[in-house]
This record gives sequence, structure tokens and C-alpha cells, in this order.
Amino acid sequence: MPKPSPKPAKTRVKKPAPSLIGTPRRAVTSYDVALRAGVSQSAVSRCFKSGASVSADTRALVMKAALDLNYTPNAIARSLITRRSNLVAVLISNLTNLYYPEVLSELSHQFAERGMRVLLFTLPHEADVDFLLPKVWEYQVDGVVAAARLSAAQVAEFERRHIPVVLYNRTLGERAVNAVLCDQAAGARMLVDRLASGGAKRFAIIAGPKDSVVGQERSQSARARIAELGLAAPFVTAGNYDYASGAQGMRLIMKQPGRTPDAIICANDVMAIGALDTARHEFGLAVPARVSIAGFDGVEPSTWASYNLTTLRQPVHKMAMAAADLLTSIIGNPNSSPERRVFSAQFIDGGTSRLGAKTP
Amino acid sequence: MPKPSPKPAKTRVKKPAPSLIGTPRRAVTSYDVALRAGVSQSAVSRCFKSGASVSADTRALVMKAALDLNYTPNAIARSLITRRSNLVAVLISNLTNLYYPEVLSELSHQFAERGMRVLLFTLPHEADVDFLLPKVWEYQVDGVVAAARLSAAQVAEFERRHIPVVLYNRTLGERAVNAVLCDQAAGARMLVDRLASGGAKRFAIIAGPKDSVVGQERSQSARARIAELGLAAPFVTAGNYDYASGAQGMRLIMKQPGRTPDAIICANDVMAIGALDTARHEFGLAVPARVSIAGFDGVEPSTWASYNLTTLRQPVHKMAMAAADLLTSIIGNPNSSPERRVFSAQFIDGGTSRLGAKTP
DNA sequence: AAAAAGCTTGCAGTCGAATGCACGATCTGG
DNA sequence: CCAGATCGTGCATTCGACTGCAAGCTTTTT
Repeated sequence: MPKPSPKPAKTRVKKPAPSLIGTPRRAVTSYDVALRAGVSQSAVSRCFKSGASVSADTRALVMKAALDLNYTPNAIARSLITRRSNLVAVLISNLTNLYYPEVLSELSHQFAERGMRVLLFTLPHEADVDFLLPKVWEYQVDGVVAAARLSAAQVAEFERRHIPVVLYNRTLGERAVNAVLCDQAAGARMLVDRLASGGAKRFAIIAGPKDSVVGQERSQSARARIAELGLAAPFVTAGNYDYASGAQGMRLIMKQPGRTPDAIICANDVMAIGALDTARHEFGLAVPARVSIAGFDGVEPSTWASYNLTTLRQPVHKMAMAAADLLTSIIGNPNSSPERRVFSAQFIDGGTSRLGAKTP
Repeated sequence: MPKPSPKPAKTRVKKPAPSLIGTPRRAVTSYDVALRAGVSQSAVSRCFKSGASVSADTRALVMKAALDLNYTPNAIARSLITRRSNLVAVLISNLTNLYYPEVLSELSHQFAERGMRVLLFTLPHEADVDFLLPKVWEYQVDGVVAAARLSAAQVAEFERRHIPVVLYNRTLGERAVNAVLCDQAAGARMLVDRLASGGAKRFAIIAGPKDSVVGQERSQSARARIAELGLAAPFVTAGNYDYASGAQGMRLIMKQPGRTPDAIICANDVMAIGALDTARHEFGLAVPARVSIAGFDGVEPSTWASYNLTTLRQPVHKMAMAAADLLTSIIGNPNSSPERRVFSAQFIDGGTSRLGAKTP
């Protein structure tokens, strides 16, 4: 008697107990398919990978079995081993902004074409991004498109984790980051020039929120150009990118002492529309006869007949494509140095401004 | 000599070769944390799971180590074993529709509050959904919110795979499905009643596309009610839910022989806005003096001063919340029987319609 | 016809976290 | 002061697919 075997254990080397931890029902796996097709699991795996070495016979067998069983590869399991999730996080601060849905839609399509999925992260307006980022990391996304405010530290954190980030319509000062941009400054200057050569002398600006880089760039550049032209410094009021703040901005402008401005530049279309409606319906001002109004972005409502807004349209489609291209290229080739792709806005000569001729 | 050992193999039972398959750099894992904290991997795992049995000492050690190493649990690995991805697929056909971004935004917030992420699937307008669905399955989403056309077969396929689906503003005839709805019929009938008691006698309808269940419901109910009131059958033209088709619908209406209608019901706000702009600016019709115009949805631009549209606002916030609630409840409790949550639209008495008094 | 080169294929070990089990430590009560 | 209960912990296995390796088979080359 070698041992009275106090513990019944240690005999079975395997299978202490099948647990099936989560168990919301077991799905069809590659093993099931392999069994049915009479091949190994590896063969099944290879059949679902292009470029793998599988004979036509095996492939046919496997595909038949897969179809019979309604097998779909498990992307989660795949990601675990390949270290590629094919997920892209898209961070968007404010989907109700009217401009962003368009961006999101384009991004979604662009990434879909590249075989990637969009994991959406919306920020409850200016909420704590730091609270959100760990969620992004958890999902092992292959990359991030950020159309939301990220601090330099936050971007650095992504870099430390080797997660490529492309900023959309944002930069971090002079810091080298991947970004897709629209040249706001050039647009703003052009706008001022056109308005000025159309006769505008007294400008006012309804700017974006202070923490919006894009908004600041738009209003600062406009101010700078106004100064360059030797015109009086404009009255500036900050809005929140929504209709109500455009309307409110208009009221503030009208409350200012002195003559009413003859040109109002708004940091986005929706505010311009708010200002326009208020000018017309609340103050009975003829636009553009008495005052010119212009916006930025070129969102759909700006083209509607009631507005036909003068604006600077961003090439959203091209920009989204560039963002997707840039991000996929970084994913495929880390260590590439940061790149900025800058687009220029298209001037839309709507009916809300008296404009001079285009300077050549 | 038992065997000259033709194969040198079979000696090493483990470690044939470390492969590190995908290798876009190894991240910090729970093992690393365990090592640093001087505990087992299990302990680390338990520290990140609420309700697990861990001593305060261990927890402190682990948390310190995790912080030092910047550890974030890998949701992919977790999903594999727990069979819960905490991902919800949101299917949206047309993000440029102006109504959907609002829905998406609300859904995103609602799911975020429940610890779930939104995996976005946008359908290139009426593209092949069947092509998209396998992608949804691959990611082992815990559930689906479909604000897009799904056939009964497609929904059945989800059921077969035990993936809960909640339809948003959609049904499948009498088939029992989980759905969050807005009572379109009641809204449409109420709208007709109000317009009729305001004096409308000659109706016209700019309907939604033929394949839009919601659109059909809206226009059919309106027609039915018009008939019930003994009024002439309305001229009906189908649009595509966009501004251009609203405008086009208006032109078609004006081309009809006989007297111009005195009330136009549009299957959504954007078409109503298109029709309104066209009526005013192209045909010089006074609205609502000569013709009443009304829409559905209550999107933001419908409230703008230039429009101030009469419409039926959908309680998007409540509906999204209901969708998220419903879906999470099904996830937590499969085998629950399908449920419909129906909301009613809020009548917005804008300035584009001559309305009679509300019937009590 | 033998040798070399090619294809296919299965084996077995990964990826990172979760957890059933059993052992050890601590605490309670008799 | 020891039996029994409680708590905390580590071990080993699991989830499902991917892939390096080497063996088996086929084809080509000489």
C-alpha cells in the first residue's frame, strides 16, 4: 500500500471542473465547425484568414460546415491573440452640435470600408474626460479619433500606451501630434476681406466658447485681419455654439452704444442662424442690406432657403477620409512621425452678406 | 535500448517557442501587477471586481502596483471568459437625418451610465444590411438597438443567436418584438383634427419613403382621419425625408390642378421645412394664412424663429432611456417575453398652422 | 527512381482575465 | 484550548481563435 490516499485529489491531472463562467449560452465555435467538417480547429481558423494555406477541398468542407452551423468567428477571441481589435474609438464632445453628426457619419463609413468598427464615446458636455479615458483603454482600441478637447497630458497618455491618436479639427499648440485640420485662420481672414471689400466697416463677432481652439482661431484671426485693415476693433461676445447663444449674441450687439455693426461674424453656422433670425425677426433688420452675417462650417441648414448663409464650408468628407487614412497608416506603421493634414474651407457666397469681389 | 529516439521531440513538454503573434508591443497585464504587488494574478483580478473577497491589505498593495504600472484591465480578455462584452451595437441607417443624431447621443449617454459602450453601425443608405450583420455578431455584442430597417428574418437571426434586439421606432407588423415606439397614428390623427377644426378642408401630404414604416404610419393615419372627417382625399406624394424632397413635394402639390391645398402634412420636419421654404420663397404663399404646414419629430431647427413649425415632438430622451432600460433588462433576464413601450408625441403648436382648439 | 521542393495539416501553446476549489490563516464559541 | 466557521489566497483551468513548428503527402526536378 503505497499511500492511503488521504486526498482523493492529485490523481486527475486535468479537468477539476468545467465552470462556464458567464454562460449566457454557448455559441458555435471553430471547434464545432472543425468537428463537423472532420478537420482540426486550426484548419477552420485558416479558412477564415485570407492568405492562409488551405486546400480547396478543406476550405469547401469547412465553409459548408460553417454555413450549416451558422458559425461566425469571434472577434473578441481573435483580438486577444492578434492584439488587434479592429476597433477605433471616436471621441465626440457634442453630438447635438449639428456639425459633428456629419463628421461621425463620414468617419463611420470610412472606417467600415477599412474593416474597422467605431466605438463611440460621447462626452457629456465638457465632462471629465479623464473619467472616460480608462474606458477607452480597456477596449484595446487600435486607434482614436478625437473630435473633443484633449489636453496635452491626455494625448501623452495615449502615446505612452502606444495608442495612435488623430485629432480632428484640433491641435495642441506646437506639440507634434497627428491631426486633420481645416485652415480656420485663412478662412477667417478671407471672410473679413470679402466683407470689407463689400463695404463693411463696423464688425462684430460672436465667438465660440473660450475653450474651443477652433472657435478662438476663427475669432482671433478675424480680429487680426480687421486690425490689419485699419478698421475699428470689433465688439466681441462669446457664445456656446448653439442657436440660443447666437440669438443672445445678437441682442448683446444691439445693446451696444453707437451705430449698429454692418457685419457680424459668427464662429459657427448655428450661432449665425440664431443671430440672423434674431436680427430679422426681433430687430427687423434687413440682412444683408443693413447688416451682413456670416458663419463657419457649412452645415446643412445653412443652405436652406430661409437662410442661404454666407459661410466657410469645411470639406468634411475629405477630412474624415484623411483622418481614417492617417489613423490606419499610423496603425500599420507605428514610429511614423506625427503628421498634420490641413484642408482649406470653401467660401460659400450666400445671401446674407454684401461681399466685394474675390481677391485674386 | 528501448528506442533510438528518431524524433528529438516529446522531451520538452512545454514552451516550443514564444511567438507573440501580433506584437504591437506588450501591455501591462494583471500578471505584471501581481508580480509587483507580490500577490497572485487571481488577487489582482479580484481587486478589480466589486464584490470579490479581498483583504484591505491586498487591495491596497494591488492598487498601488496597478497605479505605478498604469494598469488597465483588458476588457477583451475579460469578455472572452465572462461572455459579456458590455458592448451594445447601435444600428442607424442615416445619421444625416438630423433626428438620429439626437437619438444616438441619448443612447450613448444612457448606455454609458449603465457601463456599456456603443459600437456604431451606420448603414450606407439602404445598403445591404445582411452584409453588415455578421460584423455585429463577430463582436459578441450583448445587445442591439436598431434604428434602421430590419427584416423579420434578420431579427429572427438575432434571436437564434440569443442576441437581444430592441427596435427603435419600428415594429415588424404583429410579430412580438422588443420595441420602443412613438404613437404615430394618434399623433397624425390629432394633427388632422386640429388642422380641420382650424378650417382646413383641402389636405395634401408629403409622405415618407414607401419602405419607412414610421412614415407610412404617419401618412396612412392622416389619410384615414381625413376620410373619417368626410374631407376630400388628399393629394399624396412621397419624399425622402430630406429638405430637397420637401421642396420638390411642394412643387408637385402646386402643380396639381384645382385649388391649392390649405393644409400640408409632411412626414418629418425637414421635409416640412423644405416645403415651407418653397411655399414662401418660391410660390410667395403666406404660411399659415394661405396654407398650413406641419411636420413630425420636433427636431431642433423646427423651433428656429424662421420656421417655428407646427409639429409632433417625439420624446427622444425618454425613448432612448426606455430603449436602454429595456435592453439591459433583457440582457439581465433573457427569456423575458417581448415588450413594447409606446410613447406619445407632444403636439407643438408652432406658427405654421391655423389650428382649432384642442379637443378635450 | 531518388531527391528536393512544395503544400497541407494537426499539435500544442499562446493571448489576459475570471473563478471553482481547496488549503491555510484567523476568528468564534463552547 | 480545540472544534468549527469564516475569510483570504493561490493554483490551475477556462474562454475561442491564431500560428510556429514539424510531420505527412504531393509534386517537381534531375
